[in-house]
Amino acid sequence: MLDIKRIRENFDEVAEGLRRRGADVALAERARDLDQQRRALVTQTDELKTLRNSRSKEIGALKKSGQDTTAVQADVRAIGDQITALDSQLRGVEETLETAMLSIPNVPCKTIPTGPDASANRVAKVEGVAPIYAFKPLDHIALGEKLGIFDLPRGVKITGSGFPLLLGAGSKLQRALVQYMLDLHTEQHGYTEMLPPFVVNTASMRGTGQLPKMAEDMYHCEIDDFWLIPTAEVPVTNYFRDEIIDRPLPVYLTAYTPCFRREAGSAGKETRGILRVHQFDKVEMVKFVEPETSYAELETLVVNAEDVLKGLGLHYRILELCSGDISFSAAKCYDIELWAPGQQGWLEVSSCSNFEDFQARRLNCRYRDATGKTRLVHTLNGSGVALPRLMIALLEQFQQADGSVLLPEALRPYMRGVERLVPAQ
RNA sequence: GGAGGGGUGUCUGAGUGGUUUAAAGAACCGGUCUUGAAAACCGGCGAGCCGCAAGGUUCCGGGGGUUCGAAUCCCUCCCCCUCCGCCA
Repeated sequence: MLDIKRIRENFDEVAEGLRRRGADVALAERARDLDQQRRALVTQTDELKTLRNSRSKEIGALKKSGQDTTAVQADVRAIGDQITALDSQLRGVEETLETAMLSIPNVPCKTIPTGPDASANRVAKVEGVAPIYAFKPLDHIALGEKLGIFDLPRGVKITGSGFPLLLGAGSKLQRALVQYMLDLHTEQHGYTEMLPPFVVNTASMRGTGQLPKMAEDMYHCEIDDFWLIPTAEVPVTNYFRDEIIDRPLPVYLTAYTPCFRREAGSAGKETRGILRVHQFDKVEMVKFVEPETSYAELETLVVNAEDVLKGLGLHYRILELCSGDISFSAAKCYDIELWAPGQQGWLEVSSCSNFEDFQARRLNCRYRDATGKTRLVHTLNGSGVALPRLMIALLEQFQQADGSVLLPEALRPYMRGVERLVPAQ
């Protein structure tokens, strides 16, 4: 959510930002008008409430001295009726304003490239080179079948399409990757590990911005009104919802969780294998920082995610997303993509964003600055990283002529000495 | 799931319809005193909104109601505690 004061006082700057991302400026105009109405109504009701409070006290004093109060009571009742009428009018205005505010996306950072869609993204960095093979590289589905590490048909039987089932060395590898990433972030990057609930309430989903817009894309337990998390960002960022953070900033948190996404409307598109699934594992990083430092923190967040891939010796690239391609809540975002030789394409495994105070405002998450004044924090998050596509790139990049997959050294301790995955006979 | 007891500011905790403008204590911050500290004493000390300001207003778990007036009474939901039941 944007600051209404920013819309009120710097409307042109906000409008310019919204245009850059291709968003509708009309909503911001509407918000500006509703805000004006709201303030007029607040002033009016506050004055009436002052009057009611003082007249009500008179009644108390009169009663104490045994005098008649019917006339004053009638007066106060009339004031009360006015207040009720104005209050309900005010509530209507506030609700409409709130709805408008929740639908206005963040203003993009001034420095990011301007463009309508992914075609305007800027390649910020390429690390390593694509491996060259003396044979035709297989894709992860063929490799997985040979190695016997997936059993997707049985996943379909047990649940449905998009619910992958890993088996034997596959599930062990997944577990090893999770351990490797969590250890890296906690031991080298200063994050505190958290194992949060995988199911959250509606207030949490609203806090990080999944609701109201993404309801169709999530799994909902109707009886309890609980939601399955689509990313660890939700429970981890909501850790400090409605709080004034009582510890020194920055705070770095990391968590492994499964993620559940209905992916409504995406059936048939990129759904082969484990490229796009309804349930997958991910390690996420979340930062709560002082506003002045958030852009520097974004750079180190990206480095933290990169280190995961660098440590595994993978070929990847980093994109700086343009104004038309960043997500609703983000002011600036980097994507990290891994090279997948089997399908000759790049796979997005991480998205690192600075939300500035956009999330903090709807989360009501604040801190005390050096002078003791409460201010909204800046929040950031980044995947560190998503498992299925990491698994795909790992299998495809490290495949050998004999059909085996050589595991990077960093993983071997977590694989209890296993150095390569070999085809089942 | 059933029965009972609770939810008040950073914490403890008073308050059962009108000087509550939410007592008091603790913690914390500043000051006096002191060589320094402690103690003692003095002062300060929640958040949001409106307002240039003075100031006003809202918030006692959430929502709704009764009343001239609600922390206080009623309804409802959530959470915590104790006991019972069920259960990995």
